[in-house]
Amino acid sequence: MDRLPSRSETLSDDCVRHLRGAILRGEIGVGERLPPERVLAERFGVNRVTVRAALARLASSGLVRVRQGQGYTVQDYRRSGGSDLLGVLAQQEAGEGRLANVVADLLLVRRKLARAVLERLLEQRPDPAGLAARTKAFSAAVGTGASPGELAVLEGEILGELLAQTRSPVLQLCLNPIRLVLSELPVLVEAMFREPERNAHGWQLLAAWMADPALEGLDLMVTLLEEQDAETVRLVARP
Amino acid sequence: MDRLPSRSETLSDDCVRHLRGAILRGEIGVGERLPPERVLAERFGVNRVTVRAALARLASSGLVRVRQGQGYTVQDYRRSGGSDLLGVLAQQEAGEGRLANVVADLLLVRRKLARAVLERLLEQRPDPAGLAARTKAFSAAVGTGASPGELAVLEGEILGELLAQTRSPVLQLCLNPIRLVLSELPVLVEAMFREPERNAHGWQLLAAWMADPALEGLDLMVTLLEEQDAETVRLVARP
DNA sequence: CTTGCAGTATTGGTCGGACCAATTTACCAG
DNA sequence: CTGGTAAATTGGTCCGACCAATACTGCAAG
Repeated sequence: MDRLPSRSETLSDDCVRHLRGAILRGEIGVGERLPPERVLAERFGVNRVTVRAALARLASSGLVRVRQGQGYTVQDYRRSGGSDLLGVLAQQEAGEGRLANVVADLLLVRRKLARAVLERLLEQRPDPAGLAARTKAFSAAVGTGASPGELAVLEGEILGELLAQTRSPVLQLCLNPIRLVLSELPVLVEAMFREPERNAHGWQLLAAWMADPALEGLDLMVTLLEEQDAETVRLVARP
Repeated sequence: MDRLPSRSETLSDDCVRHLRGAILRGEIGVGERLPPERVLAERFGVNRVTVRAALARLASSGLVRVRQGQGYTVQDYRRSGGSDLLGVLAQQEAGEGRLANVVADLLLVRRKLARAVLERLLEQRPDPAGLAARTKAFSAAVGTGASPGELAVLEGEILGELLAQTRSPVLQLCLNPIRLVLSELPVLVEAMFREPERNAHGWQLLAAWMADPALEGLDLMVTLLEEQDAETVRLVARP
């Protein structure tokens, strides 16, 4: 909890990173209090409003709780934190060699919710056109040897289209943080598109299913996803 | 987008509520820009620092994006929003008579992830003691005719214990926002504990399963959850 | 008429100091 | 030891100013 080294976009970004790191590493401990704003400001060499902006962000993500006259107390992020902490959590665990565990769980959640999405689409007769166009774009990109990063973007659009068709803001909001953190881990993106033809095949299967949705195909696709995810986890664990 | 009426905890809370409402109601439109900080501050009758704090919170929940010299642009929260928006979304939809849809989806997500939690526990031989104590407390409370609110707290502790035993921060972070918003909707809490003996029975079943985990019982409990959730949704839809 | 580039205006980011309000702590009278 | 009041602590807000990144304007060159 000393001065700021990093120097990124804005000063309060640095403060956020610094404080968040200290909390996630357990340097402050759940239930303990942060130093007062004025002390932090002096220690970081920034103005009080700057450190206040940082603290406000920590509070809104559930890492600390603030009350006037009482200061900032560290919360147990595993109990009170929102899923926008998934990103920093992954970063944290990655630094301690436990990235594979986090990735496995992230993919698990995605799979479970993906099944919910498909079941929802099954109920309401989706429009296959929008999806077909995007899966074709994906296959084309695979054909021209696009980079994992580019493929991730295209796959993101496919998922976005699926989610939009469910017309369920709840499912969208729940999956957004997952999608975001998955796309932000370069190691993982690399692993997910090691054999891009396989991904393309999966999406074509899905597009075909969307044209004529039935319950059986659904199970098939989910198990396909499971195998793919398992392979990804293996790659992340032993690159 | 006029002056502030509500007057809650802090001034910037009011600003957040006001701006967030305007955005969620679509009064500003995705891609459009918010008025500059200085204008908002004057219009709300508060200092620029105060409105800045509010805007920072909107930005951190993915409702707006900010760049220096360029102002604040409204984002599509269904694409970029985190699950900490579930609360305000539910509030919003409730006002328009679509609460039942949101509740149904929230329960759906919870069920899907609950299954993941149970499967995880199945793998790693959980400790049934901690859970048994809490389920007993729940049953006792039911016996003494506790209020739905109190039962919700106890049930929250049971879920918390289950989640803690998975040792998966990812699952915890994903379920936290769901749990939070579910417990914050009084109508829903009321509906969930209309027949508390039923809930108590479900938890006893779970406690028994934890003592000797097996794959079959898992399916039984999930279908039980499904029935219970369906009944809850019915009650919320037609109180 | 279009294009390229300075200069200016706009807008968010930070600063310093000041005061208010809620809470905690210290201290003194009983 | 108890109770309550005064002081210190700490977050919330305000004011006015300046810095830095971006957008806009208008002139000059092609």
